[in-house]
Amino acid sequence: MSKGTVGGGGTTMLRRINVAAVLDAVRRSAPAPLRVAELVERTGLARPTVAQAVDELLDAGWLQQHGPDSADRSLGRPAIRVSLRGRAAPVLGLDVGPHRVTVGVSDLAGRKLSLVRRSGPGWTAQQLLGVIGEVINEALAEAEVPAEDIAAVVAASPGIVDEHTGRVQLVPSVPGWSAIDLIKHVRGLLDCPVMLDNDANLAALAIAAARGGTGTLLAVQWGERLGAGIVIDGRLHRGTGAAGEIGFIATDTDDVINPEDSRGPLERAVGSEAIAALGRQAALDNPQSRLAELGGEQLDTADVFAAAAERDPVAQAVVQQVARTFARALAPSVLVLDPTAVVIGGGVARAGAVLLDAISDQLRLLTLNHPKLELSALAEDAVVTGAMRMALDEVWQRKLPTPAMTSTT
Amino acid sequence: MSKGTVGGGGTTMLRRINVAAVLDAVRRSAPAPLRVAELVERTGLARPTVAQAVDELLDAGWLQQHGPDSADRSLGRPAIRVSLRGRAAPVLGLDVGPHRVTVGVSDLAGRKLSLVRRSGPGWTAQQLLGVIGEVINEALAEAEVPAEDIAAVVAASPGIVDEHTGRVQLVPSVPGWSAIDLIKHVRGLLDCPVMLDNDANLAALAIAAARGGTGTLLAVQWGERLGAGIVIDGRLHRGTGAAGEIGFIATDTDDVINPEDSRGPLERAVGSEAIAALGRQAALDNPQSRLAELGGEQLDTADVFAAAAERDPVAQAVVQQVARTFARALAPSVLVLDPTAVVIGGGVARAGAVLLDAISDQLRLLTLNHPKLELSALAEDAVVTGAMRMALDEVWQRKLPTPAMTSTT
DNA sequence: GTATTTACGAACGCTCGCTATCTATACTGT
DNA sequence: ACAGTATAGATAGCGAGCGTTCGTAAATAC
Repeated sequence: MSKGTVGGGGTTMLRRINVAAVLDAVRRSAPAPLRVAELVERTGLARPTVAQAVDELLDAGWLQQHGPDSADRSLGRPAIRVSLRGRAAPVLGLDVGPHRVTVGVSDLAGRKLSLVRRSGPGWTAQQLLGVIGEVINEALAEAEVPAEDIAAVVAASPGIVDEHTGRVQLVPSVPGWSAIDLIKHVRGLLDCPVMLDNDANLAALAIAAARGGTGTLLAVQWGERLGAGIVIDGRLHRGTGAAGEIGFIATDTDDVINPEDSRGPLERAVGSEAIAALGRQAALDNPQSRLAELGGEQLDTADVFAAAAERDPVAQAVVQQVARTFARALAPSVLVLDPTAVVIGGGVARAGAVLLDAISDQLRLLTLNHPKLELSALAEDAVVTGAMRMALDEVWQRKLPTPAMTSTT
Repeated sequence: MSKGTVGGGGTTMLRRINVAAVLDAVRRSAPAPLRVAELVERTGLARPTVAQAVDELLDAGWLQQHGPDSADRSLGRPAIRVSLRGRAAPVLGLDVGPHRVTVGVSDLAGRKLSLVRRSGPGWTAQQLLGVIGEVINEALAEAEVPAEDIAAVVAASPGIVDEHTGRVQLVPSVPGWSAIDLIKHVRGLLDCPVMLDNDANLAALAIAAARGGTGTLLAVQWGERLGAGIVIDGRLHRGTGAAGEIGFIATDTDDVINPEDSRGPLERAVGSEAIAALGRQAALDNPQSRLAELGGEQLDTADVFAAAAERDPVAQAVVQQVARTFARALAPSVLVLDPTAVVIGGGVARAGAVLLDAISDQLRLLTLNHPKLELSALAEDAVVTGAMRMALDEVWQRKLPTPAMTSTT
């Protein structure tokens, strides 16, 4: 009892392993309640062992007991059933942008307990911290979760995030903004681990979780800026910290990157502003087109895709060009990563099938294995959802003691 | 004892875990022998537990006992020391090409026991199988390892390999060649698991192992063909099976891939044959250049780099163009993967610093985090070494029972 | 030659999980 | 309505493994 070194131990560690196995089995079948007999089958443990573990977990509050299933009209004594008690360790996800703060609270099973969003016309850094505090409290109240119960927090920040220090390079457009202050501030409000990650990464995590399990996912966030997250078999790929920065891919044979610029070549070529600009130019050149009618003076990105959907050839040409540029930029990465799927999210994703089909056609010409190309179903909630997901992973990784041996050095 | 389901168990599984912990500790410190006291410290287990585990491992042949260290003149009774007995489960690596067969035998600790290479001027598929058998026997004899001791075999094949079935798409240039026959043949010779993988993947694995531990590695094999392997924290990234096919990256804005072609655009642009062709053309255009002198009629890839190293401007221009094309093709993947290092191997890697510096300069213009750019130190042995490495990983993964819970679904 | 230091070896007690048995509960059939 | 049966939960005994403690062996220092 004195040493307590991690890695190997006596019988008490055995017990921990078995309790964890039981808890894991329950988690996997969530939210469906499980009978003890099923747990015995799934864990391969003996019944008394499982029973003891269940008792322990009930006492600790990780499981909750259900009455017998009234729908189950089988023979014999009705079994008591247990399921995850989500409130045992709820987590909080945070998505902070210059004009919008979103906070979500999720229970252990991944059920969303509350989601609060507040928009405002550009806060200062100081105001933003205040707003964040308010929105967190609102979300906690709505979820009926006391602040001290929160087991982990993950915050999303644009820019490149250093995974451990939480320092941010390429700070976004809030003057005086510092992610370190954010972490400190949140840690002051909630006494639990607080982590920070790139928003594109978190969105990718959410999408990967929604698609389920294994495989390689390349999740593109396409708005004014362009970023991507890579999820391989459920784990985020970070590289040295700046993985997925597709916005900086060169599009022209003479392009050169300037790290000081806040935007990269691909963003300047096919970011939402660039698409709108291309549309405006095309409308000017073709005043009689449907595109010009639709958009008028204040022609928007959405107008371009709307006109293209109505088969306006002028708009279609713009979409074609955008799709071509995007596909040519992404194709090398698709060849190298060979992902199971490429999912597009963010504002531009609202374009729908018009854009997706055009990209798909182009990508088919440039790759060997053609990954599934999809639109993100999560829309604007992707980032918060991913933040909650990562917080959940953190909690589970701490609670389920992965016994020893990890690296394959 | 009847169930035997994986995942959780009683005290016998505890023993297995602890024995594995001890074995793992010994492995990590290989080839240095360890005293029992050190094992106690490293595993956190009690001395009797460790002693028992060591006895068991000695009996099973996984460890060998050393006499007391004669150099160690410390007080007290001299400690018994144990180390990995590599011959307990030697593995075999196989690199099969149309003109060359290489076989390596390695012991458990990763020590190379033998390496036999045989070249020939194009065998038929049938002859090749015979040659493989001979070379395997030679390598086994040289390593003094009986065939039945081999615990795992990994074979390298060019082309895209389906990880599980062992079927190969994009078969290389041996008529009638089938990797399935190869597997069957080897399984007939050696009664153990036989696996197959892409040669670029295996080379990447070897290079990653040589560089040590964690991080993301992009290992390019650059010869007549171009391929790459990706290793993330010691594990190979395969995607859906065709990851790393950089040879098919488009170089021209109008390039289109034809999956039927055996070569992709980048290979046609900067493969070793293409480099030689560029050199010949440049020599024709500049008959007085050093390049033309060096190469003559049969100008070779090596001549181009040699002339460039001697600062011949004509050759330097060719190298510059090659480097530029390569860097532009690779830059998007570097941005997306953000690897710790990019290592170049294969025939073209012999070009040395001339090419490396040119690529480095170009890549610096096109990426945010600039990964280390290096030449592979393993030269032609990379693929066999990687094959042995993978076989070793297989053996260890089977022997060290990773207790339960894996996926983070 | 004795004291000291270090390591090996054996006996005891504790915890834990597995097998086997017994009790509890609800549905079914006569 | 009552016995039978099938399923689930609770309890006791057994075996295995680990950790602690003590005794013993082998080398060096004085």
